[in-house]
Amino acid sequence: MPEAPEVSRVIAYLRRELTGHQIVRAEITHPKLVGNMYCETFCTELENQHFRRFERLGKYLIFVLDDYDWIAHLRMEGKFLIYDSPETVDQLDPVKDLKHIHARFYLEDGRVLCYKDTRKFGRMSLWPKQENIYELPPLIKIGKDVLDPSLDAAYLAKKAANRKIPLKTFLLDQSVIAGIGNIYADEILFEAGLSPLSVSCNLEPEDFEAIVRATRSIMERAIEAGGTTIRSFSYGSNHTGKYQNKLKVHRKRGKCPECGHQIQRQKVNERTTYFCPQCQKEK
DNA sequence: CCTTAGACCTGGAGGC
DNA sequence: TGCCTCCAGGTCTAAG
Repeated sequence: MPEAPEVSRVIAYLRRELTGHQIVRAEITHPKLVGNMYCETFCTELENQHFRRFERLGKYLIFVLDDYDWIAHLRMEGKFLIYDSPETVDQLDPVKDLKHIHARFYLEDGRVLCYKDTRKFGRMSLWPKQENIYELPPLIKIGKDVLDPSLDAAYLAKKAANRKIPLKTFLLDQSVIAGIGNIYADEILFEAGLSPLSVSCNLEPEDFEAIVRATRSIMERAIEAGGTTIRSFSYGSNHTGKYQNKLKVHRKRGKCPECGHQIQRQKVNERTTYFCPQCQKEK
């Protein structure tokens, strides 16, 4: 499901709803959900912890508690949902909803934070608190966040040096820029006028400038629109994003909105990629 | 280094 | 209605 704009939306929602609240009890029914300890331990350690702060790095969610940093990654379909009471959760549709709720966190005010994930790809883990979130083990290799003001052309040029991978693959590499996924990679490359098939180390400084500009502009507009809902992204009680209406190439089968040339669709490193071969220069 | 295929999972869409 | 294939906002691993 989520790239940086969608995760950003989820974080804002959780921050608004949960800051200062306390977990009284936790239950996990899908053991593989927790990556770095037994889920029984995970649940016990969460008892009595308060939500202090909510942060995002790339596609990762970081919940800062009293004694721990709780890190979650939603992968394709993970969702955090908040219900008024345990009874409300029990009354959900057993096949459509309950079946896919793999964790429940009961709060001191009676509400329940649920983690739902149809495909069970998402993961979470708990770590002793770190002053600098980049030092948390799952985040050590993560590159600069899409919205990091220090993300600039020089940084990208350095990362791209000698790398013969396609430009799209470079943009999807989370150790370079954190937060870009398949949808926004296509949109950023279209905006920057660069082909996803360009060889990363062939780019000129001005191309990296264009990528930085396009990344900022697409990300800011997508966050403004509340993210993109193509199939399953929603947060809270079915709030959806609006950026899908603004996509220019991703999932488009017709003509380029700029030049009218047929949009091309092909796999780049196993990810379906859409681009305009006329507007987007191959370097 | 780089690329590819496969694994992890489930369900929706479209073809017949 | 059923069956089949393909597809999906992600990441990790093994193999060539």
